[in-house]
Amino acid sequence: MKQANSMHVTLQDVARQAGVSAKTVSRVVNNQGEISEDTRVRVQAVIEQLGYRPNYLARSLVSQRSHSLGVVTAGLEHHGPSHTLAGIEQESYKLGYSLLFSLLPEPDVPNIAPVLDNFVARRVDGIIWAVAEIQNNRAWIRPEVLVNLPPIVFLSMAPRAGLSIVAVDNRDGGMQAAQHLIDIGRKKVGMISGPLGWWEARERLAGGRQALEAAGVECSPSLVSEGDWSAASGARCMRQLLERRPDIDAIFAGNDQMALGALGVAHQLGRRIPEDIAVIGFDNIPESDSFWPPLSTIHHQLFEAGCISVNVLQKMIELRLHGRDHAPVLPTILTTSLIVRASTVSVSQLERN
Amino acid sequence: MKQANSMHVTLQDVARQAGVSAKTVSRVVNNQGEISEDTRVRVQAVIEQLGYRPNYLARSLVSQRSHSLGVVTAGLEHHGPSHTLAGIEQESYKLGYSLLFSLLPEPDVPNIAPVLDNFVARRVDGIIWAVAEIQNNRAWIRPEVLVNLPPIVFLSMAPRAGLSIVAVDNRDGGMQAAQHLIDIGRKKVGMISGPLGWWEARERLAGGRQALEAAGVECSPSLVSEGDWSAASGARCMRQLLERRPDIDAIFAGNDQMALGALGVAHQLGRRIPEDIAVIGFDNIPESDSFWPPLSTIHHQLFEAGCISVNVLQKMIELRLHGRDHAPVLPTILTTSLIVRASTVSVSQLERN
DNA sequence: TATACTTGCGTCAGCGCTGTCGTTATCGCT
DNA sequence: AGCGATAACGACAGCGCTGACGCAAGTATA
Repeated sequence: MKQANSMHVTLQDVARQAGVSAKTVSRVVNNQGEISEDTRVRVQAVIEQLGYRPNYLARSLVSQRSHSLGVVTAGLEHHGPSHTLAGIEQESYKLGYSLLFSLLPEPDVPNIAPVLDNFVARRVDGIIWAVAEIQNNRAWIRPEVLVNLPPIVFLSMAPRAGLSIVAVDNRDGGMQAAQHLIDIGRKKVGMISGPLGWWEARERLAGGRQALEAAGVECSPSLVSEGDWSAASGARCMRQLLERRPDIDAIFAGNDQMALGALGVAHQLGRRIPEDIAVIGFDNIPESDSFWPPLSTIHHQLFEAGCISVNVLQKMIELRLHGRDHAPVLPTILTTSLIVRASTVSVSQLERN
Repeated sequence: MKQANSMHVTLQDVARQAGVSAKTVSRVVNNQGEISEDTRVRVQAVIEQLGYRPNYLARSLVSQRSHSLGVVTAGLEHHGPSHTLAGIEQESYKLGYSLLFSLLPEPDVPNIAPVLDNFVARRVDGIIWAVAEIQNNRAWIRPEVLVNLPPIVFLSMAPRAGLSIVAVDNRDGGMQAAQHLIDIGRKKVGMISGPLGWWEARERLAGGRQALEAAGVECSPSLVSEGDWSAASGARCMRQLLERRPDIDAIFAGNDQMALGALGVAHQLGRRIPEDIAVIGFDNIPESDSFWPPLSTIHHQLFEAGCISVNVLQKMIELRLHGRDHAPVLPTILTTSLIVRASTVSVSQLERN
């Protein structure tokens, strides 16, 4: 007989049926206040009988907290964003937050105002900005904009004063990769970088350069080619590099997909991996272990970055609630680790066989 | 001077400042009713000056529509789910819906009640169930449960009466793959299937079997091995198959990752692709074009499946609003297409070279 | 027995917004 | 001048819930 107008059972419905006030039902639902075991049981029974589900929207309206977080990301088809998102989701769930999800069609959408407006309109408690920093797609980040927004955590961007940032140490990862190639005795290291509009691509490349220069190994522009993260671009770059510099004996690719493309070209041109050319990638995607040959790479903790960002955000939300807002925010930088597989083997080890 | 208690500018604030009633501001915001150009401009100015943003929660509370959809998925790290999600997001945005996102840690979570409860509590207008059908993880789908939920669309599951379903024709895709291997003259086709708990894996395998049997090509259990979708499992299965049946001249892998693993083992064992063994995968992940050799595969429209599911859901929501609820729901089945690359070449073509 | 305190609940207002139904002021028309 | 029609707004209630407060009955203390 109900159902008709509101479609949902309300607190009032339960209260009427149980012969108590709405407030008492509210207390039972929220486990608060002093309630006799008697009424608690009775109300609980009615709740189940009627199939009552609280309306979080109404609750949020009065409590001024939605217990939801806005997440903005782009390029879910890539390894990084999807793993980070998984980490964000898991941690949010643990902390009792729901996720409002917004996916940008590309990372450098010019006008992000609608996305932010939507989050504000839905009164999210905080925002996680998990879009890679490319070109000047972070130009909108200005104090006068941020002040009208809930707390925000930024993922994978260059540290900046006053912002909460969680990022992977791409530069150090790049150094590790190049250093490994040096360690196994390679002298002519070609580098296939990601698109240089991306901060992460620049960092990885810079790290590689730094290691090469420190070791006194050649590091000229003719040894660098810019891809777009895709395997196809990796193949293109590889061909270009080998044409320019046939003496190349190692490749550092900005990600595993491009490394895959490079491997394919090497096979096609009859270059043996790792005897003629050693190859190392970046990201440690699951498939890289099954490339031919299995790919050495740099592992970084994207899932963990997602988890951490949620925790940082949670703390910021608490702080704002308690008034203390301008607490110092330290960027969190996650370290990378080297994974050595068959695609890189030291020269001396090769000679031994 | 405001800000202190409510943190947000409200309709009332704007109304006071503009010297009109709250209702008038509401009319301006929603572009409804008769308003003189004069007041409209004046109110608009105050809105901008104060930085007013409507509170969708309050609006939803009275309008009984949240303009949000709940999406449940699992295994975002895989190609399928992430692409489908991208399609869902794009189409939802177009139709003015926001996405509430829930990620299951694994596809066969025993208790999905919390997820559904959360969606109901947040009053989503509809739900998209984008979790693969595996084992009996759809046992919860019973009429008495569904009746208490908003409209739901199910992705990639076996058609079932009374449910709205959007799925890819995995069986036909499997047939296309096997038929292609037959067409290029292969006689001993090994099959590396996905985990057989998955409906999609069973369908692909069944399609392959069907094509082989129809062509009178051998199709015995010794030619089938069960993987877990991962490249590593593909390698394991490949080794096992070649050990059991050294006469294999073709492989149909349940997805591209497992095909990648198979390729690696073939290289390792010195079998030439495609001369000795032709390999075809399933999914058409971007990298498959850069495998060595480039992988033939079955393409299916996952992104489109996401888009379609949102549109179907939208229609269901409209129907329920207008009372007519029990309209017939037809399953949407998307067709697949064959992509031929270097990993499968006809015997005759090989002989010509 | 009077006082203070606790337990167990109800009353009421209000979160921010919109739908319904007024109420004026103005206009055109006879 | 008198009438109805329209335009342009405001008053009010209520969506479902919770926080602040109140109040009666029971319990402990002096």
